[in-house]
Amino acid sequence: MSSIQPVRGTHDLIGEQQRRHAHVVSVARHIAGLYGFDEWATPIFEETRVFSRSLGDTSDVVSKEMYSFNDRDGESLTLRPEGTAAICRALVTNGLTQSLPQKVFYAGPMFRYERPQKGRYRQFHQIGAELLGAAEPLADAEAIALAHQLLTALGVADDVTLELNTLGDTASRDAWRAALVAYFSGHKDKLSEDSLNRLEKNPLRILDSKDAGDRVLVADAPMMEDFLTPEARAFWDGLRRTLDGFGIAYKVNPSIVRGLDYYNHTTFEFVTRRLGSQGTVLAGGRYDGLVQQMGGPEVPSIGWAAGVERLAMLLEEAPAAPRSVVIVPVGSPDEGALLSILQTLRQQGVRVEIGYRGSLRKRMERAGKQNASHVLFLGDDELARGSFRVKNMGTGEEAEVSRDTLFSNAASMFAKAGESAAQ
RNA sequence: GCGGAUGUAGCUCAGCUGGUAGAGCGCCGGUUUGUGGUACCGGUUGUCGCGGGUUCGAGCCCCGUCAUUCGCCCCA
Repeated sequence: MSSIQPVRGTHDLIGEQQRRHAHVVSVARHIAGLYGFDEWATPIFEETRVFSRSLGDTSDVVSKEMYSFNDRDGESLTLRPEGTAAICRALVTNGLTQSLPQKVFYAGPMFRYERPQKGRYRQFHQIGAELLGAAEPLADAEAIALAHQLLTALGVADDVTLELNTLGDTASRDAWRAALVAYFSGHKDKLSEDSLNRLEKNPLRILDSKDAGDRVLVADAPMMEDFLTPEARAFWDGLRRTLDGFGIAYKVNPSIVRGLDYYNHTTFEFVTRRLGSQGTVLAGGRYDGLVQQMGGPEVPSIGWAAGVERLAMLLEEAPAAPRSVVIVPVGSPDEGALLSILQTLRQQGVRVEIGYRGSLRKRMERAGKQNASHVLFLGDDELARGSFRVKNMGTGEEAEVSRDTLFSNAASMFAKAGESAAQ
C-alpha cells in the first residue's frame, strides 16, 4: 500500500475501464462523422477569461470550481472546465467565422473542482458536438439527432430519455425571467434556502429545485410559453416539427433551464435513472451570443456535451479485450528464424506475441490465461518442414500449416485474433 | 461548501464482549523442457487508510485527518 495516491477526484483508466472509454469516444467520433462533423482539438488550458466571460460569473463552475493558476508572467490560466467556450474561441482565433457553418466534434479531459461522487470527478472526460453558424431549427434537430444516434449505437438509448425545452430568444427570456423574479419575490417566505440563493443568482434554476415546498410554488409559476415572442414561438414549433420528422421522441420539460448562462432557445438533456443523482448523460442547447462574447461576430450556434464516464458506466458490456496469437517455441529452435516469423506476421497486421521465458507448460498456461486465440508451435521439426503447428485455443483443434500458406493468409486466418472490440 | 455510511492481503470479505491477524480467489513455483483453460503439491502477500489518545494491552473504544461512497448544491 503505497503512500502515493492519485489526486482526489482523478482516476486511472486501465483494462476494461479504458476499453469502455475508448469505445464511447470512437463510436462518437464515427457517428459525428456521419453527420459531417470534423474533430477539433483545442488546448487543455486557456486564458481564464475564455471561461469566466462565457459561462456567467454566477455559475458555480466559474465562481468556485475552476482550476485556475497564474503563469510565470502572472497571466491567469485555467484548466478547461468545459469544451464549448474554447471551441468558440478557436473559431474566432482561426478566422473561421468567414466559413460557416462549422460542424465540430471534440473529445478530451475537463477539470472542475467539485466534491467527487459516482459519475462525477475532478478530471473527467467529455465528448461534444458544436454546430456553429446556423440559426435554423434544423441545425438544432441535427445536433439532437446526432446525440440520439450515438446513444442508440452505444446501446444505452433505452435507459435514457430526451427532455426538451425552450428558453426563447433574448427578449422572451428576459421578460420571463423578470416575471419569475417578481413571482418568487412575492413568496420569499416559502422558498427554500437554496432557492432564495438562486433567486439572486439564477432564478430560472428554481424551476428544477428538488425541494418539496419549492415545487408547490413552481407549479403556479409563470410559464415560458406565455412569454415567447412570435419569432421564438416559430422557432420552437419548427424544432419540434423537425424532430418529429427525424422520428425522435422527446418529452417537453419546462424546467430544463441549464446552468450555464449562454443558452437561449433550445435546451435539452438526455437523462437516466441509473446513475443516482448524476442522471444527466448528455446535455446542450443553443448559444447564439457566445461567439460574440469571444470577440467575434454574431454566430448562432447549437451544441451539446456528454460525460464519457457516465456513458461508459451505462454500457451493458465492456468491449472484449483483444486476443493475441502466441508463438510457443518447442525445444530450442533457431532464434533468427523465430524473430523473422514474428515480424512477418506483425507486418501483416496480426497481433502476435511471444513469451519471454518458461517451460512449454508454463508458456501454454500463460497463453491460456491471456486468452490467446491461437498458439503457433515452432520447433526444429517444424522449421525443417517449413511449417507451424497451429492450435486453436478455443476449440483445442490443432493442424499443421505450411509457412507459405500461413504467411499468405495470415490476415484472414487470424482476423479475429487481432480484432479489438473497441474498433 | 453541507449531511450520512465505509476504509483489514492484488480482489471479495471474516475477525465474537479490546489480548499484537485469517479464508476464498488471484499470483508465483512444481507435478522431469512437444501442449493451456481441469486436478494435485508447495509458496508469497499486510506498518488492519494515516496521526494522536484511552488502556497493562486496540483491527476492535475516543479524537483528528485522508480517501471512497450515498444524498444536497452544482453539473457531463
